[in-house]
Amino acid sequence: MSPKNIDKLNCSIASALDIIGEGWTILILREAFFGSRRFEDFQKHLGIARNILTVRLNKLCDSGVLVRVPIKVGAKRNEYRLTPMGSDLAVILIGLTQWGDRWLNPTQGAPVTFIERATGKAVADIAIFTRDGKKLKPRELAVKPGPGATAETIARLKLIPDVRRKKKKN
Amino acid sequence: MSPKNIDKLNCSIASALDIIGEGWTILILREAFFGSRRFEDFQKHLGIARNILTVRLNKLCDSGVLVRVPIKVGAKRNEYRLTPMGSDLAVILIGLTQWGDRWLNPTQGAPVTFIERATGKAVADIAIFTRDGKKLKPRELAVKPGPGATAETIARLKLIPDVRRKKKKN
DNA sequence: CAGTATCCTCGCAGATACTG
DNA sequence: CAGTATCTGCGAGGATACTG
Repeated sequence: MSPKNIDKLNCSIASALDIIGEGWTILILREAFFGSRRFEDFQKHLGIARNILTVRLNKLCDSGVLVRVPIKVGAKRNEYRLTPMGSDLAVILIGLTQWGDRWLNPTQGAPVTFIERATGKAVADIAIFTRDGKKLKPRELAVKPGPGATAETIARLKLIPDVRRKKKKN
Repeated sequence: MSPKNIDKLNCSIASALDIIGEGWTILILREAFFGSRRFEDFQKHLGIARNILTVRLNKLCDSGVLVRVPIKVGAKRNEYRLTPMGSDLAVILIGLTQWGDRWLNPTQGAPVTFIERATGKAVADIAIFTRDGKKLKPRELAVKPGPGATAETIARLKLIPDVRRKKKKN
């Protein structure tokens, strides 16, 4: 990422990007989801420079997205595996895949399909739901301040007036 | 992003990152979702350098994520608005927000909540579904080659043997 | 206000060689 | 095989000044 002000933004998106937003990191995680575990796997599949890979893997381990696991008990060599925190990024990965499939590579079929491990059934889609189970389309979404909102955050949320205005009409 | 090999990876994730993976871009989109539309809005809220902002906005417009709309008919000034392609990134934004809330800022309440615009009801969660409506957890996911898979892609997918092995057991 | 133009710096990333 | 170490370049990003 970029800015030093990133912490001042008081935003989970910014802090998430601070960990997974650097170049290569998402691709490394993609390989991890695809089953790569060893240094050389990541290196060969991605063609990433070895020193950069080292740095990225270290950071991902430090932040808890990956764990370093010895190949055998007592071995010096390690594997890199997704932690639950890392697996939880599946939504992001699938989201990126589907967005890319939909808007950027509409012609060629998806090179990769996410499936349910147990049954092999394909993942259909990612859906956004309200608490009472209603499925939402992106266009139906808005934003409002949450419990941790600062004054700055509230000032930033320009959509709110529009939403309120619409509601008053009824 | 980084590599020149990015096209060789034949991957929607890589092509998606090519557009939205650069530093600042996701944050700019976040502001767009939060209601910012004007150059100065983005600039002030993010503290991004003006020249960088120009470049990012241009790229996002060129790739169809944002549109430049004149403020008034015939005006020279523009607003930047999300296209459907851009709104469709909501899943990514919400995914990042929730991942950050869950794993990085567990204590402080979410500064921002996504809601249904019409009713104001909060978005509960993002869910991954199979085609027959079964909700999946990240840990239950695997990957298999899709219709557009190349030999290289298939070679990269190490998880498949594991999945098959499990199935044979039954 | 909405940019464009210029200059400068830092660090990402590539390449390559070395070590246990 | 799994890294670490070193050297280098380029480009992203910051700061600032200028324009319609």
